[in-house]
Amino acid sequence: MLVRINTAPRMPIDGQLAALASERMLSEFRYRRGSEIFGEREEPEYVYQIVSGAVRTYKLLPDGRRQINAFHLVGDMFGFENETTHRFTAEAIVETHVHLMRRTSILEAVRNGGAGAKDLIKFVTQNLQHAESHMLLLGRKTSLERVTAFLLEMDERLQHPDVMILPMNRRDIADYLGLTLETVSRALSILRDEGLLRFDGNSQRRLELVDRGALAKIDA
Amino acid sequence: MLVRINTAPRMPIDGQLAALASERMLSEFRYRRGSEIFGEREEPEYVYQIVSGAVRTYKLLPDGRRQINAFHLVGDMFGFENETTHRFTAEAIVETHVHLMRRTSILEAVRNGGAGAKDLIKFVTQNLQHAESHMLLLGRKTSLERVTAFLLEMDERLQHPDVMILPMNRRDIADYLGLTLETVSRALSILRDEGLLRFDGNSQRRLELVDRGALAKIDA
DNA sequence: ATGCCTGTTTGATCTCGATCAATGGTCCGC
DNA sequence: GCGGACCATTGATCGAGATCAAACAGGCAT
Repeated sequence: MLVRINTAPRMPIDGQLAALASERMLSEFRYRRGSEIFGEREEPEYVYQIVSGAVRTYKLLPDGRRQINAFHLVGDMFGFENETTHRFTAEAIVETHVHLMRRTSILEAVRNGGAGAKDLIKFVTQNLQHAESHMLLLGRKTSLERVTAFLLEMDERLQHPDVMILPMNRRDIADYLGLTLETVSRALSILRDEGLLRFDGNSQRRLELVDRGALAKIDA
Repeated sequence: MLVRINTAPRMPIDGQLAALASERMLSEFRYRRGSEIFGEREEPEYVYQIVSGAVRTYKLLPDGRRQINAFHLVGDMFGFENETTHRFTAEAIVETHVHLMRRTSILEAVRNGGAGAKDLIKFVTQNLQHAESHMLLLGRKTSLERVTAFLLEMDERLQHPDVMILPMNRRDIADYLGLTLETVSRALSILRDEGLLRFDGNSQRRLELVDRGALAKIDA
């Protein structure tokens, strides 16, 4: 029997910004695990599309508290700015290959009208939509609901693989969900003990959602 | 001596979507205190600009927990959707007058290129920017930091009036900040006791920021 | 294999904000 | 004026999640 896992196909990218991406591609670039792609307050030069790997974008408070806005997976675009500075930092979670586009060429495409503007509005709107539901999660959900919502979000974005391989560690998940890593770990253990998910073999990053229906009921 | 309070000038609106707003205006509409302007999952027909009053937009969980995404004040636009359903509910906090534009005429303006698309991208990006900093607040700030951030946000949006009149009650503030109304009240009392703000006269909704510098230091 | 580093789980305890509860104020219309 | 529906503050207690702490992997270089 074939077991589908979320090993990313390296090439065929079904872009969110297809009309923009196809033509204006510049080159491919590689980032090491943990390395910074761009920093908060830096001047934006490129827009990025992930060919392989995974990226976290986050904001920091002066004392080091971190909030991860979003995880970006294969095919996702990120880094677009309308203003002259980046609003957050982007880091490669694992070794990551990206395609670059010049920001100015995107802006030019908008100026010229056509599909570019519409695509870009759609892209920004999707980000906004994600942010809005994440505010509901951060403001009003319990820790178990948050972790469940995270699992279901990843499951969907990875197209419901039999075995889900998470690129990020527990601290990343915690900083995405507004929790501590211990609380994330405890929530996962509860879901495991209740038979809703299984840790797969040796690695705690590989997991299998056994009962998606029950998980969906927990996520209010 | 003249005391500036944030009584809104009724007419001159310095719109975020000026290029779109000017031409396509349909008519003015009035909403009673507490009444719904549109509901989550409804089909979007109009985009709104506030002439006077204030609006809250929020999402609900099935059990009634509420997260307010944003407060909209005089001059603000809200209600634009790229999709075929609204992503949240909008309610008038106090008696509110709005200008309506047909959503379709906005979309048409985008299709025709020109300033419309650029304005719309800017509008959605500003919303996204606000959502991103609000995620940091909801995920990682303490209750005192949240309330302080709220006061400074309102202060700035009302252009630093001597006396700030808040249209929303403590529960609204709490649901915006991911807290309970009691915690909001306690935080305000702390700031009052430390001399950073004053409640003005009879109403607890009228307040004066005495030491904006100290407040800015609290908001990490 | 050995040793080190990073990551994860689990347990014990603490604390901030939630919950439960009571009181008083404000703004209404009558 | 008075009654009643909010609305806000404050106090007492509770509890979910944070913090502190320990043990135990797994991965990787040597």
